[in-house]
Amino acid sequence: MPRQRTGDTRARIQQTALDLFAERGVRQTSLRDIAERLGVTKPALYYHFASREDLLNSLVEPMVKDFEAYAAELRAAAPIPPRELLGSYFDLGYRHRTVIRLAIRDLSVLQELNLADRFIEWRGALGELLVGSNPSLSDVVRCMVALGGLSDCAVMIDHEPVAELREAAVEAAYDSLGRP
Amino acid sequence: MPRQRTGDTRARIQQTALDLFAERGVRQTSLRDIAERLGVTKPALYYHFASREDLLNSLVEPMVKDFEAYAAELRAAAPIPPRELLGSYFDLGYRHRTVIRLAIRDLSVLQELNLADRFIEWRGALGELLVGSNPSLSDVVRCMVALGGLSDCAVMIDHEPVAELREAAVEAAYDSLGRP
DNA sequence: GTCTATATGATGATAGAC
DNA sequence: GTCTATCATCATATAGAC
Repeated sequence: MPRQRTGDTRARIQQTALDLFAERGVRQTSLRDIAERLGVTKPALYYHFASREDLLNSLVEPMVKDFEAYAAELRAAAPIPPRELLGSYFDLGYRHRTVIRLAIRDLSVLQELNLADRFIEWRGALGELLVGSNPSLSDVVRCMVALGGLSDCAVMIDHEPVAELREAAVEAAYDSLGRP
Repeated sequence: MPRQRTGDTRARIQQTALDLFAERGVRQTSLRDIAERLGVTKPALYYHFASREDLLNSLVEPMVKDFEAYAAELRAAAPIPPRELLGSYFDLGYRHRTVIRLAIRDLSVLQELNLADRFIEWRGALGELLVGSNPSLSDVVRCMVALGGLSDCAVMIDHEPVAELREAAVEAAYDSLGRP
């Protein structure tokens, strides 16, 4: 039987790229690698994507859109109970854990796509909702431990039931905030 | 006056490499870049280092040695009060924050130098000292938040007095362990 | 939409003169 | 110890046939 109906080559390229990026890293994966595994030639990729960066961007775009929507939503809904805020941040990270893993593994990807600044901005906005503006050093540290730890758990711990993982991570993050 | 007495070219290569690696990442820095900034040619580098990887290794070696000594010391000294353990782990990370930043920025460096497995092993040994063997999911999560958060603070937060940073980080990490 | 063939440039590494 | 000159290999990207 035929592989697929026409029109899905673009999606198959994206999936193959994502697989390879996850296996060996973004920088370590060439267009040749992607084309070979998919069973096409390099120029075929260029029919579907203007450049290597265009392909990479198409993989990261959904996450960026989602993060931006999340940040806007939070700004509108404040104030939010800390546990709720931490939980929704876990969910966000968990939803995009595949792409985030790529970005963590090769942070230059973030730089090249001009995402580093936006990430810092997002984190800053979240931190402000957690410990207010004008945070002390202790506040900054607790924010870093809580939000960093939350991301780590959502992204790095695999093969565990999500609900339990989420509950445990939110609890640890909340405790790290040191509320009485 | 002459730049330096003879015999320090090797060290100057290392310093230049470290600077460039920190500025733009390991993978994004070529031997050409290093040679150019130092004002020598590429073959000159090869007189002092057998290969690019040899140069990179020479930069990472002190950290590896120190981590291994630390792990051995802990195994011998157990049991250790949690705060003390967390504090010494902060110190370790802080001592080598420059090199750790490089490794975090491009995790493939760890893989190539076969350091990833050792890092996981070190972390595992530390975790065992914190929450025992046979940890629950909650224990695993709390370990990840505490130790990950400590490293993040030691490595990523700059321009802050170390003593205060250390105290705040240890406190947040300890709280994340959820001890009553 | 996919191919063959190729342009162009960067990389790590080496040979051999001085 | 450092140089000039060069190599093989890889990368992204394009031109044009089918």
